[in-house]
Amino acid sequence: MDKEQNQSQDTETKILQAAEKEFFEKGYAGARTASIAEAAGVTHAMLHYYFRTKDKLFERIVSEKINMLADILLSAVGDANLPLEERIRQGIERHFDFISTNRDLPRFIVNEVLSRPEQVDTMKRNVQSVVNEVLDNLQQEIDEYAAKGLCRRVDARMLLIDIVSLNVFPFMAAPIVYGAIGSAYGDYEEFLKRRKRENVKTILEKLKIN
Amino acid sequence: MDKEQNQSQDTETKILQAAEKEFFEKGYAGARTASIAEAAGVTHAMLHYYFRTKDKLFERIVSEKINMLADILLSAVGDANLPLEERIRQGIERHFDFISTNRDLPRFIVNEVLSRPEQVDTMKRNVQSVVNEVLDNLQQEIDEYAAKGLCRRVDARMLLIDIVSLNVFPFMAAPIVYGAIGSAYGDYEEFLKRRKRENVKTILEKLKIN
DNA sequence: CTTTGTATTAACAAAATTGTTAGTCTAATC
DNA sequence: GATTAGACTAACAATTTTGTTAATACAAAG
Repeated sequence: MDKEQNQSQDTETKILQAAEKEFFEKGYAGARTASIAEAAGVTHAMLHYYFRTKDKLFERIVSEKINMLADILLSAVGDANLPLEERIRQGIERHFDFISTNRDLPRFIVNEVLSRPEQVDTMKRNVQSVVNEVLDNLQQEIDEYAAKGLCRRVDARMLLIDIVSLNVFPFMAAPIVYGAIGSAYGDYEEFLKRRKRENVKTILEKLKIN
Repeated sequence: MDKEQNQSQDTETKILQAAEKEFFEKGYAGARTASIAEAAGVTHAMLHYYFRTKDKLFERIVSEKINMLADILLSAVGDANLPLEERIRQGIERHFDFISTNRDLPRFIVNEVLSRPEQVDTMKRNVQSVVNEVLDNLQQEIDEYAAKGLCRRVDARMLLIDIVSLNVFPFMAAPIVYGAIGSAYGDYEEFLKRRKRENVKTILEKLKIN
């Protein structure tokens, strides 16, 4: 019983892994169920046996990824006891590192999720409450610091968009950003370290009082 | 003769326009030649008559768009007589406005061009010399200003990546960035005005001496 | 040992999609 | 007026791709 369970578990996850790779690389329309099955090392019919349709298989991948996004947002919030500057630094770095270990995720989300209105709604539902909580919290803390003259009173929402833009875009456009500009800083990993530092600096600069 | 020329001109451009829309919305794999023809109001066979294959039609669109990118970079360089700060402000705003009037272009480039190594090479060839010229020029000017104590000595390459990231990302992720955060600032156009100001401020802040 | 349920396969069906072709229409040219 | 060339159409061919199904293997349960 265990063995066959493991077998079936195995082919199911093998299909899921192959599907994720294929969908990430080629998008929904470009992905072929036959390629996925081949990459997973199983018969083409097995894919339909386990997931019924290409669509359902895709949904499965998408919902998993959407959940990851809410998680990272929360985990980037960090320790409330740290001083504001340190907390923001930590948030930026955690967000950067998350994307760095999920380099194809942003492109996938932007291409395959944001072009489907229903998925956008799902995502908003999953993300909005977390975002608002994080933002309200952050804005309050900024205001307190600003009241004491410790930082500028910046807009938390704009700050969040700045952070995400700076962190995410270079990964999405990596072939050209690194290929045409970034390679001057050494290999890709070296370039990423530079960018991470740069992004922290850019954001904290906005908070500093002249 | 003129009339029939115009007729054929007309159907050719009608196909091109419909193709651009379809490719931008659905990507190469998701686009259907039949849909393109229908949207253009011509027979499906006409598409093959004028462009032979889906692939050639796609190439035509891509190369046109790649050329636009080099153009905008150059046009954003601006007037060399302006003071540095003003020149950078103008560059950021022009770049922002360009994307604002070509809102689906970044997603198209990232999805459909950057995932094709040959296209990336083409793009690099078209863009790299312009980029390097712009960057060398900018770096030199920054260094001169910095030598006089008028600004900080920042890295021009990093600055360019910052600008492009800040300007482009919110458009690519518009449904979620505006939907979950930006709508607090009013309608979409109002939000964009805010973002444009914010981006200029963020970048100029990096240059200012404390 | 038979039954039952699940995993698996090979072959097939159905639909969608790209591309072709033979022939028509029309306007200019001889 | 006949001819020619390009624009155009309808029908069809070829291929690709998704999804189904009938049959098989095999382990567990009765």
